[in-house]
This record gives sequence, C-alpha cells and structure tokens, in this order.
Amino acid sequence: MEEEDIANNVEVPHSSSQVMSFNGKRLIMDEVDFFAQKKMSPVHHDQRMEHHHVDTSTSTLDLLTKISLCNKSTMDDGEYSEATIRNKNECAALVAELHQMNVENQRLKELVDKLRIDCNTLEEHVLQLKQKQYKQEINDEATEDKKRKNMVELMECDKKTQKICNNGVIQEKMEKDDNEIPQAMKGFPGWLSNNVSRLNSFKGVDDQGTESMIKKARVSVRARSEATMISDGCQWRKYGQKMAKGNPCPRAYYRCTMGTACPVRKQVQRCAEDKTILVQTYEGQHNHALPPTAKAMASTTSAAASLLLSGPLTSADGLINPTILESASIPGSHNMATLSASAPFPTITLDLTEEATKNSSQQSQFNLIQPILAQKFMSSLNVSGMENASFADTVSAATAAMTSDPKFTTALVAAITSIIGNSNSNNNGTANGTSGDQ
DNA sequence: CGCATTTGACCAGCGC
DNA sequence: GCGCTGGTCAAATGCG
Repeated sequence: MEEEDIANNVEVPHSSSQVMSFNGKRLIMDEVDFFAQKKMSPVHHDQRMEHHHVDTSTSTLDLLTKISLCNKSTMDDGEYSEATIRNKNECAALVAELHQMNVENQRLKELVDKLRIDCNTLEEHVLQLKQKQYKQEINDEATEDKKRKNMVELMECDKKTQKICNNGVIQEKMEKDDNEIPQAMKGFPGWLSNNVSRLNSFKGVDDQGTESMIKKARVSVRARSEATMISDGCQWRKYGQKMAKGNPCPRAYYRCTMGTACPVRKQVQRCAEDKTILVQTYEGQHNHALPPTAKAMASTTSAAASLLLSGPLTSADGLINPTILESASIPGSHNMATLSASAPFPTITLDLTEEATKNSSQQSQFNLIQPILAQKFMSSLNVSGMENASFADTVSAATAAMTSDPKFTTALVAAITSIIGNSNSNNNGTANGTSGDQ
C-alpha cells in the first residue's frame, strides 16, 4: 500500500527546509505542518476523511506527487530557466490548492463533528421517547395486536434513527436486509423463532412437540458482576433458591413478571471457580412486548439460541447430527460462545467475562459493530424470515441497553469485539475489512 | 397492608 | 424401588 509506505518512511526535516520527503516523494512543509498541527500522520489524515465519507486521499496524493515532481525538477535545474520559473509557478499554484483543500477538509470535519453531536442528542431523545411510549403501553390495556403494531413502529423509528446517526453504507445494508423481512414478522415480541422444525434434531424431543423444546433451549450469559443479578431490562420475581451440586453458591430462580403468565425463567448463580463471575441462564420466550433495554438481552440470547438450534443443520455434510453439538464451540468465537447438548437441555453459553478493550469510545464502537454482528450471525446461521427479524431486533435494541447499563455495555462490547475480531479470519462475509475500524 | 423474598416441602426425572 | 438432583410451589417472613 502506497499510503502505508509513506507513513512508515517519513523523514523529518532537520532544518526549515521547504521540502521534506517520504519514501522518495517530496512534501511541502506547509502540508507537513498541517499534519503536525493535527497530531496525525498523513495516513491518519486520510483515514479520518475516509471515516467521514469525504474521500480526498487520491486527490491529495496526486497533488503531493505533482508538487514533488515540480520541486525535484526545480532543484535539479541548477539555474532559473524559463522552465524552472514555470515549475515554481505551478508549484505555488499547487500549494495554494493544497491549502484550499486543507481548509475545506477542516470545514468538513467541523461539520461532521457538529452532525455527530446533533445525532447523539437526537438518539438520546428518541430513546427517551421510546421508553416513555413503552411505559404508556404497559399501563394501557391494549390488545396484543396493538402492542405488535407499536413494536413495529418502535423498530422503524429505531432504524431511522440509526440510519440518520450513522449515515453509513453498513446501516443502509442492514436496512436493505431488513426490508426482506416479512412485515407481519416485524415486531413480534416472541423470544425465539417460530421456525421450530429444526428442534426435532435434538435429543430429548418429546411427544409434547416442539413447544417444550423452545422452552428448554437455554442460553447462559457469563459476566463479571458484583451485583446479585445483571440488569437486563426485564422485571423478575424470585421464586426459589437452591444449593446446586458442585457449587457452594446458591442458585436463584426468577420468573419474568413483565407480562401476565410470562413463561420466561432465569437462573442466577455465581461461578464456582470464580465467584466474581455471574452466570444467568435464560429459558423460554416472552409472551409480551419488551422495552428497548430488555430487548437487547432478550434478542442477544435469542440470537444465541437460534445459533444453538440451527447448529446441527448447518454441519458440513448437511446431515442432522445432534452429536455435533457436544461441547462444540462456535467457529471463531474462541470459547466466547459455547454450545453444549450434554446438559439436560441444549444450552449455549455466552461468555462476556473477558476484559473490555480499553477503548475510550465504546458507544461509537458498538454502533459500528452492530450491523456487522447481525450480518455475521445471519450469514453463519443461514436463516431467513423471523430469525432475520430477531437479528434486526438485536441490532436496534442493543443500543438501548448499552446506554442503560454500563457494566453490560462493557461486557457486551468486549465480547462482540472479540467475536468479530476472531471470526474475521474464518468468515468470507461482506463485513470483511470494516472491523478494522473498531 | 401489599408486595417481594425466603425457605422448607413437594414433585419429576434420572441413574443405579 | 430408592436416592439424588433440579426445579417449582406456597406458607412464612420481611420491608416500605
């Protein structure tokens, strides 16, 4: 890469020489000063502009090359011939042009920064509105149909906000994918897909049909937390506590109290090996609408459950083989997510205990990760319809939880970053090349 | 007083 | 059949 070569071979001038060079190319001091003032290398400069979708890298390099050639020609001449004077004039014009571009770049950057601030404000406002709307919805004795309609509207609102705020190609790609979701499927508050035929591939399927298997498919979330329970946006009522075998820490049983007779249960227990790790195991599907903050965890676990349930069918030989699930790890996840069918119920464990990356801007980091995660999950699952709705839901909902629970934010960002980073080498998906911006 | 939590009892599934 | 374990129930208790 030419730009990288330039960045790696920069020669810092020792005097007030008008010309410096990198890798054989000469650069006017004013340009160097511009980079120095912005505390960035030329390549960083171009990356920033690329990030703002203002691609000036090619024209800038062309300009620098012209100036370099112009100066070289000037210095080699030895005397001020007519050609030299012409070159100097050209050089001066190019420098002026470069100045103009720098000013324009600066103006664009300020504009983008302003837009970003406006976007963040708008995003917060939308989130507040959605939470307010959901509370009204809970108080209102609306029918399930009305609730579903509201959910669709919330999702649409969320997607529009995402598109406005990020204004990027990836978001548009997500929206394109999302448009393929049948409208009737959107906003369905269920936790898992209705596409349950694949559940029959599991051992232990009984005469009660697939309904019970949905209930018994479990998703464990491991995360470091001092609290007795990781906040996931849902309301839970404790209904039991037991000492489990092989663990000195008691296991607590909770049921969801957000909806009437919601069948969702969860177990909370500290890890025997490391008591700072809290393990929450979810089971069942919600029969009611979820607030944005709760949708995040529900959708994440739903995605994981979908991955779990789709595992046997996506084997290389195409055969339904339950044994594939035996302690198998999701490719590229490096134990971040682990499947297991050796337990009484098929369970997938999402390990969010890794240290969060020391990034100063985790929120924006996740905004970039969301569509990639969804796309990678979708491509790995090879699913359609309802499950796509579920992933789109994940994308839109996760942001809400990110802003509501810093601990969950940290854990989830670390996990997702790790998953995406690790899976890059294994995945030929369209998200390649974008994760490097995280 | 109403609601959430605690805790012992009970039940079902499984292995021996 | 018996014991073990996981999961749930429901009365007792605590708290605001």
